[in-house]
Amino acid sequence: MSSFDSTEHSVLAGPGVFGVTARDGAARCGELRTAHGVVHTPIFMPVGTVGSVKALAPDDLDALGAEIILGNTYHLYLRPGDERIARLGGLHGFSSWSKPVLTDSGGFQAFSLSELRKISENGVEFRSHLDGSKHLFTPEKVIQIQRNLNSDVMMVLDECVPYGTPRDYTARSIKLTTRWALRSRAAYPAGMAGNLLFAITQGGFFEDLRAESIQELAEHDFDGFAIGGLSVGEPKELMYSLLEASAPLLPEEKPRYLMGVGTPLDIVTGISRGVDMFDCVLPTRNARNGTLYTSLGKINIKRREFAEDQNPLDPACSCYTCRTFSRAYLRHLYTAGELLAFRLNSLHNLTYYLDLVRKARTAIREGRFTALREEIMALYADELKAA
RNA sequence: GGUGGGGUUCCCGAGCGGCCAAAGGGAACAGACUGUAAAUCUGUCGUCAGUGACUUCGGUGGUUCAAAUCCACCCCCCACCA
Repeated sequence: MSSFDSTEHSVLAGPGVFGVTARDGAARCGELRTAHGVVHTPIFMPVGTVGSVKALAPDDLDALGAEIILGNTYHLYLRPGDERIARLGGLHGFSSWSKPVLTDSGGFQAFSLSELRKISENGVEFRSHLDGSKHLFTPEKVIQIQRNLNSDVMMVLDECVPYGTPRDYTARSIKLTTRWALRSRAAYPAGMAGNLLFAITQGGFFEDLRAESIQELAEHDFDGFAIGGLSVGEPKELMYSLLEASAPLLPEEKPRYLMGVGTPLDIVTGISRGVDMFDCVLPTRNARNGTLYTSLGKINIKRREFAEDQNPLDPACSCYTCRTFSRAYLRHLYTAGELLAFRLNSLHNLTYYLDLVRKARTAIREGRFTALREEIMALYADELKAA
């Protein structure tokens, strides 16, 4: 059950926070060292926006081999408040999760809650979706919040522009995002112990702007670099072509994080371009909405065809859900609105995602990543066509 | 036995002469979901057939150009009274 081979624990590749330990084409394995432990890349990070991976407890996350999870600056700042969390032991102590945590900056919320916010040079002014109260996020403020949370990997405040944003706006936006990133770095200088700080590259849907954004940020001393603003409604082909053009431009010796992505196919594609870290709500949200990932593809457990299906959800999966319950029972739990459905489904989907990246690491070390990628591409061929 | 209120499409339930194949829920069926305002959202949901046609609103007759809606009788149900 537990998940990673011992070989992954053994090697620390040189000094610094990140080291590449194996390569297969552009794909690579690495180790990211944080205050709360080592993360083996490529890795998928379950999303726990408000300090909890929905429906799961830390024990569950341990059981499925999660190495690092996400929290969200915007949400935790609003409730219960970052200062309160600081008083209660930081996000780790507060939530009883002892492994690494990465916190998103709230830049994405400024995008997804766009009707509630106003962007200026100084930062993002927004209204709380909870009570309508007014708040200001500056790059410095967002660093301070994440330090209060005691995040292992902090993200800079960025502007994430929607699909369809015109070139001139996007061009100005990447400059702003760069200025904000530098203010963030200044507010928390490199070399300080404890928290790592990642910059976020943007550039909308213009290849040259993405290159420009990367170039501007890469010359500064961040602990890692993210590709932001992808998978926000654009065609998959466009996302893949931008990814292909952008990823190679990121510094080789630093971890690369593709934010908010994605499907199993997206992840394997990202890995093949040299991306190290991924996060996405899909496995957990889909679990709560009845869509489950299996070795045979996606299935919707709500479907009538499973009503008397006594097989395990995925015969090739060794998670608690698959070891213990039939599809018929899982369908019943879902249909009846039982809370257990959320937990069992989430447990399974995250197991699938973490198995996927673990298989990718093994394949990379063994020089057969391409075969794995082709296997996944065949499994999700319909997604490519649909795009 | 008396008085009053009801029987509507799978269920609940609106409609009370034409704009009604009939509001709205639910169930059912299918789909979506990508740095989580998501245990959410969307579609279908009488039968055929591409505009349209046909069969429905307890039953049977009737009034009317036109009835789920009005009238008569009948069959069930509920409440209260004896």
